[in-house]
Amino acid sequence: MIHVTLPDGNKKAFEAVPTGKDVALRISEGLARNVVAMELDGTLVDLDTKIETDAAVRLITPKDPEALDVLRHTAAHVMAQAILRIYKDAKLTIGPVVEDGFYYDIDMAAISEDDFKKIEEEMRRIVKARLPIQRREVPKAEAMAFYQNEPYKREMISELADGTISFYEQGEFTDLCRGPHLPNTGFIKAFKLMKVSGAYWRADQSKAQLQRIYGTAFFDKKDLKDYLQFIEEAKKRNHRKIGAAMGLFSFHEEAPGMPFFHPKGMVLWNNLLAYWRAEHRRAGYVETKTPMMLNRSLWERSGHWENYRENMYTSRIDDVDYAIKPMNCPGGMLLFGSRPHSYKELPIRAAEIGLVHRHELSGVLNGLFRVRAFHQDDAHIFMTPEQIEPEILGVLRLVDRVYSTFGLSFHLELSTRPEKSIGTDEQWDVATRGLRSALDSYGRAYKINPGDGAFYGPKIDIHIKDALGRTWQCGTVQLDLSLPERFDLSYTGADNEKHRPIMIHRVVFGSIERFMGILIEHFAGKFPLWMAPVQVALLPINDELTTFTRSIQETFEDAGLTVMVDDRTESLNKKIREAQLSYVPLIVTVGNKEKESGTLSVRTLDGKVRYGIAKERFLDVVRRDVQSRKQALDLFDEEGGQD
RNA sequence: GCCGGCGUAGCUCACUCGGUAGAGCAGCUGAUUCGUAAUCAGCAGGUAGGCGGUUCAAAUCCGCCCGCCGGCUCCA
Repeated sequence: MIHVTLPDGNKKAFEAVPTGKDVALRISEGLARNVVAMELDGTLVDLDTKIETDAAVRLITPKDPEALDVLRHTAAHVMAQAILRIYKDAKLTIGPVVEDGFYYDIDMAAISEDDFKKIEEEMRRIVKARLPIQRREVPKAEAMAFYQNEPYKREMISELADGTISFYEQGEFTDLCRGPHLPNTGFIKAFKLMKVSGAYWRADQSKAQLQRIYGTAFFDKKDLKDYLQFIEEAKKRNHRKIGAAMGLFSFHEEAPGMPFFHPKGMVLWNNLLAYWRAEHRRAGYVETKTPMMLNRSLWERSGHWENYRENMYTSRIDDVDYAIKPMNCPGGMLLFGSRPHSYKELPIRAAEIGLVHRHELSGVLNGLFRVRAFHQDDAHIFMTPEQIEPEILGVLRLVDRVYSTFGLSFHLELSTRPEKSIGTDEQWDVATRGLRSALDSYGRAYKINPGDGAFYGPKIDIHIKDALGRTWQCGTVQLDLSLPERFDLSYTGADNEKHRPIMIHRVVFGSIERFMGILIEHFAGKFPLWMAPVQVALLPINDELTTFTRSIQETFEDAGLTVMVDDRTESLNKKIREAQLSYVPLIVTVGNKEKESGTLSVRTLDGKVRYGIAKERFLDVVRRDVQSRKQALDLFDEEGGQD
């Protein structure tokens, strides 16, 4: 008798050894048709796995999050099977599931996306045949014998322990695989090959170049459609396109990876930084600035000359080596060390908007997301060990306030001591405990990445989520056990002895360039009023109204607004269209009616128009919206008359 | 850096087999003076990313270089 316990606590008894399918059948036929895998005592396994002893079983249906991974793993096999049918001498390597789908690395002649159609057709045939999928466990010797002409698979098997080797079969296709898989290929209702790229066997450039073919798969055609739509939406929001269209920034061959900010981009930039400065002032920061170029002895002291040199722009001047800073910290250390400090001054929170240069590999550059020259909204906080917790907490609260202002949600990850690291156990213990208790008193859930810290200290990474649900790592809080040591920093304690300060590096935006790119995509160019590069477009209806419109412009600018007047001799419709396409949040048309009545007609980006707003009231509402940094305009919520 | 794709006017794109480039928008000029998403006409604009090669002839074919895009972290 086998007893199976279901997640709801229900028990089912079986006389003969059951499989997951049998368990499902006992519950309902509908479930049995749908179920794709099961969790057996906490381990995800195939549905037809025999349940030999009493066990806890959870049946996995397409609704469960794990199901998608199983599906995609099988889809990777289906793709490999199709490719082997078409390209006879292709050699399979590995084919894992990834975040949005799966890929398979295959040793074969280079293919392009044009070849996807025929591969997909073959895949469709395999899916339609509903080939049953069978697991088989074999001894190592047998596995090796099976793969006589498959060097990659042989290499993988040689690294596996005997007795753990399993194969999966569907039709004529067999693959070394841990599983689990779907019961048959027919469950794959929707799939698509996405892209192909080169990848090296074992990510090693000296080894064979493989074709990495990416695909995605879903249980439902609608899910695939939604996913493809999401990709389209993300493409539309591409910050490079929007940035060029709005005249925010550009890139030039003469300085690859180094953005040029145009006047409107600078307005946006300055708006962001004005806000940043206000928040930092409020949080007790002071602002500093250190030089962009420092000589070799500094970088030798910090360790960068030895460890980071290939990423630094260097130059020899008057027989001395200099490097453009790739990080702000060493300069910050000199600044702190420039005079003696008392414990009474601590904590010192020294912020610096630092322009750093890093020579990143040409192939990794990516718009504003990955550049070679960028500004960090850096700060170094020097403190006593007791101050770790409250200071970290302060940073977390600051981060929270800033991100919330942009409507970005976020989650936190704590990374602890890696194997290769400096410092004593005690130092790491104090540091890690400080971060942890700050996180605990902050009260939000966080994830722990054991061993993922920097070699010089533990850290908290902040991952934000944008309007499309994509996540980005921007902010980070890192404890540094190394630099205060290397720069021999100290403060005098109450005991009149010298003490080594604890130091944290932290950024909120991370890279201002990158953060701006994220905001452009997050808002799809439609920035909240307080940030917008142009807040108000004034559109005179005809040339006679230009002077009057200019006077309104003056009033608005005196009120602190960024205003653009479109006094070209063009049709009103055209001016509206263009203002709308460049995402100006408030479009104000100026005609004789307005001139006579002293009111305004305002159009917002959603196409709503409101007539007859008194100028003073308009300014009041707008000023309030700017000041409160609201996401959406308040103008239409006001009483006092639509039209 | 490596692999793949791409590079034609400021932008978006076209140019069947190799026969030395064309449109819309933007710009300029003129007319139009307009009430909530493109008024009309004319003009001007390109050493086809750069260099080299093949050819009677190259945007087109080949090579090198530069830049851009996607990927190179996910490991049966």
